[in-house]
Amino acid sequence: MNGNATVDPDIAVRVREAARELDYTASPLARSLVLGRTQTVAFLAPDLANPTFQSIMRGLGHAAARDGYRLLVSDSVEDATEEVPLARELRQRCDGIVLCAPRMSDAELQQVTRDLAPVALINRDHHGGEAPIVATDHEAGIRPLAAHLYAFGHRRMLYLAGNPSTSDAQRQRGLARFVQDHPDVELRTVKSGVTIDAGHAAVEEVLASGATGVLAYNDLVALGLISGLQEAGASVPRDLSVTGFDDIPFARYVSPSLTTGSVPGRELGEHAWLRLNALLQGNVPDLDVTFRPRLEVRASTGPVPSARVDEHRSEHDR
Amino acid sequence: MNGNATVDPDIAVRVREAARELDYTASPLARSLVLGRTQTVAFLAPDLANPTFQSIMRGLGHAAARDGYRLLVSDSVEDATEEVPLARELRQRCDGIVLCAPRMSDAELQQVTRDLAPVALINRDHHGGEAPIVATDHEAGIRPLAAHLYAFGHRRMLYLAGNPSTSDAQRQRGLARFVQDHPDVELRTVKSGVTIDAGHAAVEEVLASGATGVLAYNDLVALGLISGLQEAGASVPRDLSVTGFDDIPFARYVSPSLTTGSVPGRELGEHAWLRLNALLQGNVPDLDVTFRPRLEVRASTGPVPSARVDEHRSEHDR
DNA sequence: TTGTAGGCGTTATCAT
DNA sequence: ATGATAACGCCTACAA
Repeated sequence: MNGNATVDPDIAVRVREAARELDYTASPLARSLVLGRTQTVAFLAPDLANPTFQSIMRGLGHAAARDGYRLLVSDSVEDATEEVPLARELRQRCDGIVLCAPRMSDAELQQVTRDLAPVALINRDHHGGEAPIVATDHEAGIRPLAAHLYAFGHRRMLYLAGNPSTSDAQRQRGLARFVQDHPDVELRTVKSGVTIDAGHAAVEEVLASGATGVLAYNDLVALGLISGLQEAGASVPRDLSVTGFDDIPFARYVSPSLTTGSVPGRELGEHAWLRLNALLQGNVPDLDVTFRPRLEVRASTGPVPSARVDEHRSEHDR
Repeated sequence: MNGNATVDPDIAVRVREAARELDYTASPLARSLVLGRTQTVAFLAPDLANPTFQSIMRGLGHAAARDGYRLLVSDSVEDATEEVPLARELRQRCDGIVLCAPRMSDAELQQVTRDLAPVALINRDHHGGEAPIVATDHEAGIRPLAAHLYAFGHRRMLYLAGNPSTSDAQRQRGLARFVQDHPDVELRTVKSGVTIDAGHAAVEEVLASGATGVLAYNDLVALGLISGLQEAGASVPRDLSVTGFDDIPFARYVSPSLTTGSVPGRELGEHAWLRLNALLQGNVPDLDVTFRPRLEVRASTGPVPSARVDEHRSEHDR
C-alpha cells in the first residue's frame, strides 16, 4: 500500500520494493476519478503570444509546481466568444482554473466563476462575485505616464486604445481624470488593438493627429508604432514621444528603449496561485491584491518638439 | 446516449435535450479511464522563459487544439536532472508527449522514448530511437552567420557557447567546418550560457579576447552581450559585430537590430504535433524533418574596424 | 432497438 | 492489522 496507514512496516517495505522492481506507479487517472482531484489546474489567457500573459503563466506554473500541481494551458487566440466554453471544458479536466479574461462581460464572469469554482481571476475589476482577484491598477498606472509626457511639455496627446476590456477601460478612466486635472491637455483617443501589427497600422492616424505624445495601449502596440514611425521617417522621441504599458522583458532592449508602466506578471501569477491553492485546500484565500505599475522612464519619450531645445535637457539625458 | 449508434433518433433527441437542460456533460476523467485516452498531450521544455520555446509551445498548442487535444506544459527550469522524472510524470496524465530536451543523454533519451511512447522529439540528432524528430539544422544554420562576418572582413571570431546540448554541439561542428574551409580565421570558443545574463557576464572576456566578430549561442545571449558592451562604451557594430541565433520576435526591434539565424519555432511545434498525432491515431508519421535556419542580416554586424571604412559599405547599409 | 452487467485502476469503508 | 467490497462515472458488449 502506497499511502500511509496502520500497516505492518515490514510488509510495507516489501510492497514498495516490489513496486520499484516492476516500476509500478499508481495511475493518476484512476486516482483522480476516485479522489475527485487531478492535481492539475488550468490557465486561460486571451493570447499566449503576448509576453505579459507568458510571464503570468510562468509565475503561476512554477508556483503551482512547487505545490505539486501541473498546468493545463490554453488561449482563446483573441476570440472572445470561445472563452466561456473553453474555460468550462478545461475546468472539467482539473481542480481549478485561473482566468485571464479581460473581455468577458461581468454577467458571464459571475456565472462562470460560480459554475467553475474554485477560480482565481487576473486583471478584473471587482464585480460582486466570490472569486479572488489579483489585479493591476491600470487606472493609477497610466497617470504617471501621462504626467511624464506632461512634464516634457506635451499637451497634445493621443491614446491608442486596445480592445474593449477591463484594463482598457481602466486606462481610459485614468486618462480622463488626468485631463480633468490638466485642462490644458488635449487628449484624443483612437481605437487601435493589442498587437505589434495594430501599432504599425496606426502610424498614419498618429501622424495626422498632430499629437506629440502617444500613449499606446501596451508595449506591443508601442513597438509596432515606433517601428512604423521610423519607417515613415519620423524620429522617436525627437518628433514624437511614445509610451507603452506592461514592461515586457525586451522593452529595455528595443530601439529606442521604451518608457512604460511596469506590470509584475510573475507576481500576478504567483499570487493567483496562492489564492487558488487556498481555495483548493479549503482555506480562505488572502485578500484581493492590486499591483500599482511602476513608471519606467527610458528613451522613447523626450521634450515636445516645439519646446526650446535645452528645456528639460537634464531630465531627458540619462 | 451521446455517441452515434443504432438508436431511435426520436429518443436520442430527447436525451440530448434533457442533457442540455441539466447541463450534463460526460466526465472527461471517467471517459479517460475507460477509453484509455485523455485528449491531452504534454510539452516539456528546458525553459519557458525563452521565447523560442514559447513559440514552439504555441505552434504545438494551436495545432493540437485544432484536433481537439489540450496541452499540459512544464519546464525543467534548466535543471536537467529533473527532466526525465518530470517527463515520466507528465506522460502519465496524457496520451503523448513532445520533448524538447536538448541536454538529455542519448541513452536516457532512448530509454525515455521507449517507455513514454508516443513521443515526438524536437531539436535532437537521430540517435537510433523510434520517435519522430523535428529539428533545426544548427550546423548548417551557423555557417552563413560566420560567412557573413567573414565577408565583412572579420578574421578573429569568438563563439559564446551555450550549455552542453545537441544544438550547441551542432553549432560548434558547423563553426569547426567553417574554420577548416577558411584557415585564415582564428576562432576561439568561450563557455557562456543561454540567458541574457550570461551574455551580459561575458563582456569582459569578449573585450579581452580581441575578437571583432562574436557569434552568440542565441539571441538572448547576444542581447545581453550587446547591452553590456554598450554600457562598457563599446559600439556595436562599429567596434564589434555580434550575431545571435533563433530570431526571437523582438530581435528586429532591439538596438541595434540583431543579425541572426531564424529558427521557425511555430513550424517546429506544428510539425511535432503532426507526427505525434499520427502516432496517436495509429498511423505512420511523416518522415523526420529538419529546418535550415535562414540568415537574417540586420544591424548588429558590420565591417571589421581595421578595414577601410567604405569597404562593404553598400552591403552594410540596409 | 433497448436494457443491463462488467470492468477501467484506484481508494475507502467495513467486517474480520 | 488485514482482507474483501463498493464506488468513482463512464463505455462496451451482450442479452433481451
